[in-house]
Amino acid sequence: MKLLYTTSKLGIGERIYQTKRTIQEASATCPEKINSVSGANKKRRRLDLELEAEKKSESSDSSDEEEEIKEAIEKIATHSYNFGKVEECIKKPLNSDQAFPNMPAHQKAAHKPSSKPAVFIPVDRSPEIQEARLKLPILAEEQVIMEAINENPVVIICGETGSGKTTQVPQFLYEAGYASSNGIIGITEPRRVAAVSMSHRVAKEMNLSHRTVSYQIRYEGNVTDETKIKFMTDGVLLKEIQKDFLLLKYKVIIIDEAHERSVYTDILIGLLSRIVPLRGKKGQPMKLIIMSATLRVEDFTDNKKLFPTVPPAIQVDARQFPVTVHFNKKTPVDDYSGECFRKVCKIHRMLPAGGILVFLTGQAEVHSLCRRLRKAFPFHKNKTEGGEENEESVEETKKFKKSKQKKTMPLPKIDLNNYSVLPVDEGDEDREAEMDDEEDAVGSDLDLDLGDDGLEEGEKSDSSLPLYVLPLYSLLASEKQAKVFRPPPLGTRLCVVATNVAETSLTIPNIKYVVDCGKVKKRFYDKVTGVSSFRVTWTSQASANQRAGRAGRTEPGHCYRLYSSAVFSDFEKFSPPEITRRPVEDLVLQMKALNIEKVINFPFPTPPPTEALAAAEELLIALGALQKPPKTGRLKELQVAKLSCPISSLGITMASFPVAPRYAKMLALSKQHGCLPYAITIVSAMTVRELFEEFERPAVSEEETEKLKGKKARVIQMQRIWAGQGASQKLGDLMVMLGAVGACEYAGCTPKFCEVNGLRYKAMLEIRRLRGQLTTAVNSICPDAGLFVDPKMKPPSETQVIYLRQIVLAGLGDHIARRIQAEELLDEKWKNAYKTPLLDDPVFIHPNSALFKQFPEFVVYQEIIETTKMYMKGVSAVESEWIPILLPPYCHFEKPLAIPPPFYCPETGRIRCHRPSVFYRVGWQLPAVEVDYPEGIDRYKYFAKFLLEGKIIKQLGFYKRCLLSSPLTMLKTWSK
DNA sequence: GAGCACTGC
Repeated sequence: MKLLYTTSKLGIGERIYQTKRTIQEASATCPEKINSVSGANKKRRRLDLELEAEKKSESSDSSDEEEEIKEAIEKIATHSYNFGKVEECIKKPLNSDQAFPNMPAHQKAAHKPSSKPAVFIPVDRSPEIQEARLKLPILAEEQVIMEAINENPVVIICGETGSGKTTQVPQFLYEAGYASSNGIIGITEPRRVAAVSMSHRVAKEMNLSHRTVSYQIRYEGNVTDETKIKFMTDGVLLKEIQKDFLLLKYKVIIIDEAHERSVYTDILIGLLSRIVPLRGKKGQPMKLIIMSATLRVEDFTDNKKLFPTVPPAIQVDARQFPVTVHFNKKTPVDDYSGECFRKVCKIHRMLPAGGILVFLTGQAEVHSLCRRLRKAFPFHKNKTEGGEENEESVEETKKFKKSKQKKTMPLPKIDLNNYSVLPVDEGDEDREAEMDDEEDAVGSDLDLDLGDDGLEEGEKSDSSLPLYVLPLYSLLASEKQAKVFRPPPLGTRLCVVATNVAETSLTIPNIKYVVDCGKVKKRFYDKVTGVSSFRVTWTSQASANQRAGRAGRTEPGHCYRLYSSAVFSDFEKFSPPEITRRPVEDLVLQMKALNIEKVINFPFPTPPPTEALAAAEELLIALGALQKPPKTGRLKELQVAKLSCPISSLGITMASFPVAPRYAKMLALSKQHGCLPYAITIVSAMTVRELFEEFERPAVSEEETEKLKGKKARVIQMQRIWAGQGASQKLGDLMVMLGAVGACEYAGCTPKFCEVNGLRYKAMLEIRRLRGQLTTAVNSICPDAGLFVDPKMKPPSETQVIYLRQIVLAGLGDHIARRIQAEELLDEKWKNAYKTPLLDDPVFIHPNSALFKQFPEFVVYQEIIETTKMYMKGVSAVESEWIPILLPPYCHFEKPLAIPPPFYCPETGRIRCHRPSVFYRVGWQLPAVEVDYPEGIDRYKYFAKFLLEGKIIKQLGFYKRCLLSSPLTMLKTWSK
């Protein structure tokens, strides 16, 4: 056994070894082996101590400069940093009138005496590119933008999608010499695809090679020494800050899509708000440019804690076509899916050519709507015309005809560009809606009676209009997703039924009509218990406008909102930033690794709830990633200390693994008995979502229903095989994951293998890449591990499975559950249920789990998701005697037992004893286990007794018989 | 005995 991190105080890892010993002793297997292991263990521990000594001497050498930086970082944490002269040169926000029309921005920059670049870097663009560029509104703003950047350390650029800011601003900076000498331009994107595609596009526009305009994302990149413009994902830059806090290689950082408020973007903005003045102070100034959609800049400009001096914001127009927004007069109470169906039918029948994009909330809805639409407007590859209408679509036609008889109304004219968050009033809708009777209301959206010919044509070809219907959601296989980007078959209209992926991540070409149900499915977390659930709620105004904008990418379009304008005006303006809605233990650990101890004082654009910060700190302390706060002192001081614990050496190791802290802990404990390759695989599989294909969805045809049934049966059979035999089964769902990945890699990880065995190919590729990344990370911390990703990895031995189960328990200690005992079963709802420390309600093993119906007494789980019940997923069985040894922070230990009696351990030089314990909050009685004798007078009494008995120094034993009274006297209560 | 949106290191 050896920990990956070096420390003289062996932590829980050592306990794993001891656990193993107690377990093996209990099962009386192979005592010699244990001894040999413990010998190796001691040798390694010595090595650890040496390493630690080396480390210390290294760190004492650190230069003054590093000290200064460290101090600065600490000041960030305490928020006492004095900005000094940097602020004094910040000017008031600029407006376009202040621009100097006849002087190029780079020349103006040259007039400045400060460190601003004085060079103009020529770029050789092709005539076509030059022409296309000139059409972009942002080009007219170059001078204003560059002026603002030259004059201010922080600038905000606002512009909607289509303004060209992502591709053009880096080029402005390059031409103005910001990447000329010793520094580069960095641009962060919230998505990998965006980072890659933007780098390609900018390289092409500038006629430069990928060696100069490059990208870096999690698993790959083409950055070279010559790189001048670097696109990357936000997480990549955050990791770089860990290595070089001041980001000295960058002259400019651009944060793109800041309005999306991804967690990493938020943290980057907080950090950069402090790094920029530090760089100024150091005489190596850096510029920060935040690019955001127009409506959400207040979070950055009105936040004095973030930017004490308001940074200038420059507005850039977008080249977007007008989108006419139509509200429903009445909002369907429940059946928004059906309402979508009716609306698409009408658009398809009545309106001129142009793709339709429908927004729904989830996979199942998407598939069921696809199925209905395909039935209503069948499209067969080889049939040119005709095709019989089924009953459903006849029904729809009737409804449609009925609605047609109503009077026509003029279309509201709304230009999305000038479209405020509040809708233009369409008249007295509510009164009208009330006047409609129920039946009429269904088809009362007269907005569709537009245009003359559109209407006529719709009528004529009513019976046979092929519609090319495609589903789109994130978990869909790539090749199926790719279909939406290709032109639809001749004579058909494209209709994409999508989830929120189509709102930001994927842009579908040639969409003219958007149908927006107004809903989103979101994940909710309970701040205290961490239980998550998925709920469908109304979306935000900003997101509804984003959806509408998807109709105006190539020509003027229409957006049909299936809710009234009154409902819309009740939407929240923006969805709350992600950082306020999810657990933050990973972020807190990252920040602690940057020596930001008082995370609560960090200048977040929007801070997470205090409860979430406290829960994160508590978990990290329990995992041993943070140093324990003192137990004595004044209550108030204790509370403060509890929220500002410094990182531990284990925590530093954990922070270097790019996975959740619970999983990072597992990796840090796995260097024993060849467990690392397995732990890496399990952690990778747990990190990647949805390994298995979902077969429960409604099928498109009868044929498909049969196919799905067959597949499902096959997958269940495979999962049973992957769950392993005998003792391996106790690793539960994690064993299934390990088996699935192992089998898939063994077969070469082909799409075919995945398809046949119900595995998601995309997930398997991601796991493969994550395994590679984690293997590299472990090797770099622990070079003697010599790990590699083995595609022919053998299944773990039964002993290894036991270690893996213990490792998993150590990482998921707060996710433990115990089966309800027969005598506790007071209520029927607790039948087959489990109890957890934080929840009052029963939880259950998910029916898809490998341990369903096995009911181990103690389990750990990956997560609890509440649906009809609270279900534990990713379940693994644990043994009760491991709990006190692996999770002491959660156990209250009782007095040492008299039998078996305490004893002296010559290997550690400590007094050992057996102590029973109870699990915190729930008071589960846990078996007595061997631990160090607790601190106090009794420990010294025992030491004295063993000393006199000659247990500690053998030679003293010789004098035992000469003693006036027995060494046992030392234990008497009256003994002093 | 089920039913999970989206994304980054």
